[in-house]
Amino acid sequence: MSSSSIESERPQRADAKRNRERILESARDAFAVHGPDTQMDEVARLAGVGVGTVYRHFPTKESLLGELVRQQMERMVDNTRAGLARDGEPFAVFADVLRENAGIASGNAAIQYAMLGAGEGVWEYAGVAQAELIGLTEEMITRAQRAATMRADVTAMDIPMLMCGVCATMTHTKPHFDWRRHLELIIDALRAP
Amino acid sequence: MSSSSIESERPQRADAKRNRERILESARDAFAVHGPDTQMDEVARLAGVGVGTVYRHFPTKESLLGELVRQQMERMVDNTRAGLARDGEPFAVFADVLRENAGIASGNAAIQYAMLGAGEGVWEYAGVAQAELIGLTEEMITRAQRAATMRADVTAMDIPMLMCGVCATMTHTKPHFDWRRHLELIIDALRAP
DNA sequence: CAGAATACGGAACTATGATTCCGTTTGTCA
DNA sequence: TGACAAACGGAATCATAGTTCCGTATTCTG
Repeated sequence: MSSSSIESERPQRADAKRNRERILESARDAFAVHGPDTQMDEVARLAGVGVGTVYRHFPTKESLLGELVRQQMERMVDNTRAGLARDGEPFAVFADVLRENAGIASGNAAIQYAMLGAGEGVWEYAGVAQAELIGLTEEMITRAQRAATMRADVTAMDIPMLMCGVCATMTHTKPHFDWRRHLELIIDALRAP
Repeated sequence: MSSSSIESERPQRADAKRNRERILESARDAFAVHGPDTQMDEVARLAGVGVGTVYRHFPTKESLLGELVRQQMERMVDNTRAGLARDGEPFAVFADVLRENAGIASGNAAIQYAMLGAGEGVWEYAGVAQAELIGLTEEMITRAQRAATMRADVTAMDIPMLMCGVCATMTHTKPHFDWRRHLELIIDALRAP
């Protein structure tokens, strides 16, 4: 209860830090190949460490996936913030940010599966970033609607809903399913008539 | 190799037929509640039969799910065919059929998960109906484009792609995610400007 | 460089859930 | 009704994959 509130003590051993990174990278790769049923042993093997080591860094499989999702959400938050800072026609800015964020998601199978609702628990690890992203999205929408270049009835929650759909397309292997096309159709749907 | 080519012999015992139906119903219900990790034991319990009986009717879990999907696909095929037979403004017909088919899917969690790509294997059981549905969809699209009420660049494969997204929304429990709204946005996206 | 503290490796343990097996029961037909 | 085939029930089996444990190795500090 007392002691320094937030972690301090010793900084963390050099090998531990290195391994943590490797594990995250390997998990990302493994997940891209094997999807949601990637095995912890496989992650460990790819990272060149034992399973025990994986578990010291991430107490459960879900927490490992959660960290992957959190990192990605953070990248999207940063990207969206950067978009808001640019100036340009508000709807065009919005559409570009959406394209960029989708591009980020397309490179990380973990977040795709998370968005499809696989294991709601995973989201708890990304809670803050998630709320932030919705707030920023709302700001983009407001600006575009004020400029009358976006449909007036669009709400902030429409965006994650539609993006879940785009993520569904990303996880498909069918050659005729193209998430970029899916995204463009959706963007058109949001534009003011 | 010889003998009567297609099954014949004895018609199938009455209790067997009844149980098969019960199992399918129970599987539908169980799946709606527990999603993809519904257990075979649970299905058996709901149907009031032993697991062994479930396995006599459906050799694997996947085949049971496959049958559920196949039935549902067939309902959609019938519905689509009926839509094509109606007369009315082609785009309106198309939109209505989409709404009806989505309604069918919304009542069956199995097909939702199947559309999200969970276990590509499941589709093999629904192969014929699937191809048929795409063919009928193509016909609706052609008519609407000829009437110039649908975007000219829409292709038949766009529809299942977009509907997968709508199904993703269906599987979500979030109160702000509403698949009907998702669907309407998509329909608007396909309409000619 | 020694000793303590921190991490590591991976075999072993467990839980879960699909599938099998076989003795028993039920439906059908003569 | 009796006999036989078709079905059934559900305990037991098997496989898989997450998680734990503890002896060993590595890093850090003085």
